[in-house]
Amino acid sequence: MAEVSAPPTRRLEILSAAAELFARRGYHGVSIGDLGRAVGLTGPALYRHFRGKEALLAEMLLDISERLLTEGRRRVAAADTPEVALDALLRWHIDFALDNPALITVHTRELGSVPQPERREIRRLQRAYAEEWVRVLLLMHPEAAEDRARAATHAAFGLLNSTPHSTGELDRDTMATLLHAMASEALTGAFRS
Amino acid sequence: MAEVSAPPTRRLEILSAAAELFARRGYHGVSIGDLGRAVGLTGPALYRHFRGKEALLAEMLLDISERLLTEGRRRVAAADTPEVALDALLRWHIDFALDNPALITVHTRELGSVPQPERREIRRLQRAYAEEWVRVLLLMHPEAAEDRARAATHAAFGLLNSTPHSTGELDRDTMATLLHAMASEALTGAFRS
DNA sequence: GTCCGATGTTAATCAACGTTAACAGCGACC
DNA sequence: GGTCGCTGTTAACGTTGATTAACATCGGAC
Repeated sequence: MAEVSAPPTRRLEILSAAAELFARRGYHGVSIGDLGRAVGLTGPALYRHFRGKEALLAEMLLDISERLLTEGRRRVAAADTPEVALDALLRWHIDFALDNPALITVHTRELGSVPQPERREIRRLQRAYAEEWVRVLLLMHPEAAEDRARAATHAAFGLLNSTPHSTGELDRDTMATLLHAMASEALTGAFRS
Repeated sequence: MAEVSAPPTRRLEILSAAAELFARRGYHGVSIGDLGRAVGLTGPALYRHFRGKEALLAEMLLDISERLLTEGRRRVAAADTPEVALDALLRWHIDFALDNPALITVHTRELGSVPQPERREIRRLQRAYAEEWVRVLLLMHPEAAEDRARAATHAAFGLLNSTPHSTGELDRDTMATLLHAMASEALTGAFRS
């Protein structure tokens, strides 16, 4: 009764396992057989859930991009000042990256493996998400050039998205606080001089 | 007379083209045929220069790791204070990343595609390079935990290595200065509180 | 109780890939 | 001027991979 539509639990299970494998070995380094085996099926069974390997990747990246953008926009809209907005964006991105290291890894690496036209759509979403950051930064530094704000944003993403490569020596809260501090300072430093 | 040994220009040409392709499409996304074509040869011609595709990748990553470590160590040894050492490391890494965006990309992504035992050796070199940074940071902040210094180092790497993804809107000098400022501030902020 | 759609399986197809074999040109050195 | 090593080529081989076909099971709707 609570479930209005069919529970596509298998799809999600596959997507989750695929994210893990793609993050570890790269899209081309993982076969359909590997993906099936990871969820206790044979390779061809995946075609009951996805149109093909590329479609699976496309759906995964599309979902990530949409989640990042939607919640990012929501938080910016809810903020009263650019400073608060930036803080909210930082917390959102850090939470997402710490909760979904595999997704972040795939998201930053495998765009090139997605076929058109999904590729274009994903790029659009990624850019829109980045532009939220740029917009906030420009509100905080009205005299700054857009170019600089964009470059600073990408550098901050690089810093935040490095989490998966830090072999979890710090506990989650400490790591979140550290990343927040470092990215904050970096983004401030980007507009001094 | 100036050339003591044979000039292996073809090898370097291939390695350079391979770096570009691996960075763009990933190791598994590039075929031997692609690599040959990129330097005006057929696929099998590559076997005159490398034992195979994996050996080519291994040599590439090994070379990068060695260059980073050697010059990093040199600069740290030449510095009188940790502050000067950190500045020197930052400049070195930024120069390397801006001059060799493809190499940096492959270096951070494709370790997993290198077979043992080269993989272990590359990891060792990468770790040793990171430890140079950690050592300098701990000299600057003797009270800090090693874990934190290591995590901060990896985050800084993420920031610096993001260059290839910033679609070169800023000119090189501006970008170098921006990255230096952001990474400096980030690494300082990592040890406040 | 039957039918059917959803979800699996195994077997088959076809292309692509890494690698090796067999052969050719060519320039250096005796 | 002949030989040889270096660096190419094309053809062939064996494997793997994505995808499709043909067939099985099973649970719920009528």
